[in-house]
Amino acid sequence: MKRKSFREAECPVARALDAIGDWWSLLIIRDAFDGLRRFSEIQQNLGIAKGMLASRLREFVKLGILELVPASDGSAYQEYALTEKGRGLFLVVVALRQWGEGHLYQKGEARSLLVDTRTGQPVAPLRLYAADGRAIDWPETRVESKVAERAL
Amino acid sequence: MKRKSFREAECPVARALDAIGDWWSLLIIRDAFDGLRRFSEIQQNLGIAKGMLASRLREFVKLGILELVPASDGSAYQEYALTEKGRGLFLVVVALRQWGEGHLYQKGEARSLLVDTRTGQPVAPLRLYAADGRAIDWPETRVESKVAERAL
DNA sequence: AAATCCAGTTCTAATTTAGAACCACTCGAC
DNA sequence: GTCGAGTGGTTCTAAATTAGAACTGGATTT
Repeated sequence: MKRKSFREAECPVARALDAIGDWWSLLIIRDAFDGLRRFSEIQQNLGIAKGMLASRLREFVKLGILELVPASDGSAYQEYALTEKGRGLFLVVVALRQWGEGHLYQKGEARSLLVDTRTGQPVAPLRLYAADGRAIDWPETRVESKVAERAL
Repeated sequence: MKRKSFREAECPVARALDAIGDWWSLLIIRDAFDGLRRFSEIQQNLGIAKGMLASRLREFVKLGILELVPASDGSAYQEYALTEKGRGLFLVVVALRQWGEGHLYQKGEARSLLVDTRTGQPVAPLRLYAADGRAIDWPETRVESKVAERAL
């Protein structure tokens, strides 16, 4: 049956997953962050079916995560570029990456690494901070429900 | 046909998505972070089919993201609790939440909010830092391929 | 102008999902 | 202690989604 939708959910996590929570979406977006911009580049890099990729890209454009721009090599083709909204997903990809690095590899397995181009050093692990600058963790947080815009 | 697997991928993002990248997984994990621990609580909260939930929970236990523990109310039932590995996904959920907050709501729509229990204030937006403490962004980063354990 | 590349679309078959029905065990009330 | 409800699933079927191959039409290369 049709997949349940969370487009109208009150929880931002659910809405986010409604937009990009399917099997391929974040992989495609990761490729975009890695500089792949052409349909065939992404298709070959992921080994995804062309129909799947076409439908995902169409949806990303509709959602404003990617946009079609003229090809950077001057040809008549177009390329997919991350919008501001799409670039906002960078920390989601980084968080997934850091979790994967820490929990999904055996010793000695090769992995790719995110580095600071200025120094060539790996980036620091993400941390969560409270409004007053204290580093905090899950147990020090709580989700408050149904907060309206006015209250923000 | 069968979904492609990235369990052996060299990219930690791909491995992470192989483990938790399907439609329901992060929603179930979000519920776990929200304190839901019983099968029926999660099932009713998400409106997920019981078979789906059972298969996802089974896999999370197998992956070491959740574990079965005796019910905290002293009954003969069991509960699902996040392991250390599972708690490591907190920042993934927070990153998704913050992206959703920033890009998926109209003005005036109600949303839930993550707050610091100490002060009741919303948490700060996540930021990425280089090893030397500079805050950096996507354009200042690059992915290096095939780095072996020894080199870390 | 022929051959090849690019960016898809269309088609079919296999896999996955939703939802309902069912089941055994536990609990709470009487 | 037993009856009804609740818990934590499993099994079944139908519908939706996905993979992969084949095809298409315009752009590019030779």
